[in-house]
Amino acid sequence: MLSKSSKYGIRGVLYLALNSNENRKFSPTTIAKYIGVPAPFLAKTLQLLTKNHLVSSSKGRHGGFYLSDKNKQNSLIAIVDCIDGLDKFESCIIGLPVCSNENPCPMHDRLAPLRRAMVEELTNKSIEEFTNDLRSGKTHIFL
Amino acid sequence: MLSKSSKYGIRGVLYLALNSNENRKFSPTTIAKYIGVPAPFLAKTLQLLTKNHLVSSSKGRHGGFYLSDKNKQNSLIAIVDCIDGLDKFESCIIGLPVCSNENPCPMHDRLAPLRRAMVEELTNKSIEEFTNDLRSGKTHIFL
DNA sequence: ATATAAAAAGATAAAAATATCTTTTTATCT
DNA sequence: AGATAAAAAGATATTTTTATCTTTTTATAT
Repeated sequence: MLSKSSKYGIRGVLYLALNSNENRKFSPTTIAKYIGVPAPFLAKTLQLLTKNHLVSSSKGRHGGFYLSDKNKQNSLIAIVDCIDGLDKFESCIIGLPVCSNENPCPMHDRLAPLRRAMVEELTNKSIEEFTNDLRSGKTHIFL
Repeated sequence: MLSKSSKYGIRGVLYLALNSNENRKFSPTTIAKYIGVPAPFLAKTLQLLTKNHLVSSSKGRHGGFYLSDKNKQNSLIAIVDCIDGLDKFESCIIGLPVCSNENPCPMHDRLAPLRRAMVEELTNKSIEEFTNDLRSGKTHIFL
């Protein structure tokens, strides 16, 4: 449904949302150890997110990845869009080049609204907001 | 969202649902031409579906692929399950090994119901039933 | 200034998905 | 029986995704 790259990316970003700030930065190795994903692959993904201003980083000694307050206001859909693109949520489920409300494929009318709803769920909540339930233990990213 | 294999498979099956029966069979080449997908790849997929009794075929002269009346009573979810498996709809959206109602990831509560609904939409309607809208022109698989 | 520790960039490798081609098997027509 | 036309099976090729490793750049502490 999502690529591994997106999955790792979201988990990494949520880890940083929970633990990092301008003066608490983390190496990909550390993050990877905590969230249980391959470190060099996560590093690549974090670099991509950094290049697109969804994650912050500083080089050199005491450098590392972190989320700025501004980064934390983004939604998770921005992460998915940056890594996978949104095509998988927006293009025809059976791959027809033409599929719209006017010219629907057989599943369009029933599935398009559900897919739109999924995108909305990832759009309407900031990364920051997702951390509330994580801090209270209602949800988790570690198990 | 679905693999190309599943997309082609569904399109091929719907084509057969519309046009084939025990004495009207089609070669992968013919089907592929109509639905606009690579013929040898479609052939592989149809062979897999045939092996799992979701599509029928006969070898030799005047052979080809077709859907029996029984095949037409299956749901599209059976096609997807056979080709891709249902994991992508059932496992954690961010790939956590543990993610359930009791131990949810941050998106679980909002996304799991939507994914379940998608599976239901593909479950509650037979392939046969999908052909009604296709015949009346309300939906299409050709554009 | 120099050493150091970190991200960034680049190169390479392995695995999976997609795509094509060739050979074998099989049913049926003549 | 032999020729034919089709699926089935197998082999190969290409592309994309996933994963790792190496080199370069850069900020900072000493």
